[in-house]
Amino acid sequence: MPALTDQQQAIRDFIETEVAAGRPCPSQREIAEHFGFASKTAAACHVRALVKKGVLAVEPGKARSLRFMDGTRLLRQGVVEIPLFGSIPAGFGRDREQEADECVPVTIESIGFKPTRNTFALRVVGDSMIGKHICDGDVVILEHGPEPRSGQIVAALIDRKSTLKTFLLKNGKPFLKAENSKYPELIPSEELVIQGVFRALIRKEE
Amino acid sequence: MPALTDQQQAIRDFIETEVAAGRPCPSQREIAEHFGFASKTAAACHVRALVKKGVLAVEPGKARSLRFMDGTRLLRQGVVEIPLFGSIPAGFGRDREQEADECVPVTIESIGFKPTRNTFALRVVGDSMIGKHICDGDVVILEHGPEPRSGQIVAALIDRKSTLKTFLLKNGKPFLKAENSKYPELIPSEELVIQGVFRALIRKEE
DNA sequence: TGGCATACTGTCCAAATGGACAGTATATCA
DNA sequence: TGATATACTGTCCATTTGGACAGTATGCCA
Repeated sequence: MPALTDQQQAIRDFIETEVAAGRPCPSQREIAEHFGFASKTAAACHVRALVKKGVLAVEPGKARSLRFMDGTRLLRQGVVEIPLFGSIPAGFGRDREQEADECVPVTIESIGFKPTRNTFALRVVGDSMIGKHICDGDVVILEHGPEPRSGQIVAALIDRKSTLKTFLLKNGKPFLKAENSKYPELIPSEELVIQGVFRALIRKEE
Repeated sequence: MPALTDQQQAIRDFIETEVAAGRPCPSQREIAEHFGFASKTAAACHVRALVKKGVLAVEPGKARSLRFMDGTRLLRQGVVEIPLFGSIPAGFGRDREQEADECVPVTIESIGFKPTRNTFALRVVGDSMIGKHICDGDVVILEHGPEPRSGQIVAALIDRKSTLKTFLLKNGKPFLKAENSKYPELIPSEELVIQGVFRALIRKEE
């Protein structure tokens, strides 16, 4: 990657500062105005050079669509906070916002999907899900709402405690296969509240 | 602050997701298109309602200038890019930068420690580490360099393939306990190259 | 000497964009 | 019953914006 000239660096820094300050990405004319250019083409030319050098990316025709390609800067984007529960409360519903004691910030790319309002995280307590290779202390990320497919892992509410189970369709009827020996192998899913479908897992050592 | 309607919440979430994913703030027409509105005024109307309710701020006349008043959502920090290898190359050393085909962006908080230059990620292939509840397709994050403590999981190079093993101190001598039945239970660690110490794991469903 | 990148000014234009207005329809609330 | 908020369709328009083109000038390198 070729080195940037002083002017290109200055323009790069200006864009970064604006974005970091929470303001919208500057337009070509705003850049020109900030640097005192009489022509916005000067700004456009520098931006083009930055794109050519792999510093910026742009979506052609879209206003204010500059993005940084630079590793760390680019990755500042794409972080989403997912509410984390120690255990899913019994009255799980719309008002769970208040019950989230903390949040897990994750990058969209690392978990492989875009979290929605229905996405939540659960801290695993105990080894009851060890059959699914999910250990004590793991953080699982689940999505509330979608109908699980057969074979998927779901979080279900049993005895006011949420446990991970495998969702199965047997003869067209939905069952939950327990991963914990304390419970029967197959449970008709109608008796249980399915909290969410397993999407991702994060394990920290120590 | 008045409560948001479902539709307003959906539009708020859409804007948040787009911005969080690093894409430019959607225009009114892009919002309308995403929700299938025939008229962009519908989107504009909802945005106006969100501004009125204090959720969003807008700079009049500026394209893609929506901002969240919320604050917490805009906190993007602590993202680090970790080089990801399909398999650790034999000549693992300083020059591994070039060999990283891709990177995993993670937040420091989600993996529980601050990655250094010696931190790397490894995509698990096969079930050879299932004994450690690490599955095919998982991404493990390791740190190169530090002397492992007894009982910690390490990545070791065997037959030009890296495998996870448990590091043990037996009578003061270091051994690696295999988690793969194809290898002897205990291997003197001097014979092997320890690539790194297990730090964290990320699993994606599907 | 020519070619090339940088660093601008100045102009024109089509597309993108936000804003305003005119309607329609359905709720809720007083 | 009327006022208000929601939830749209549809249209017109001024402004914003990016893109392309024509020039000028400087410095660097081969």
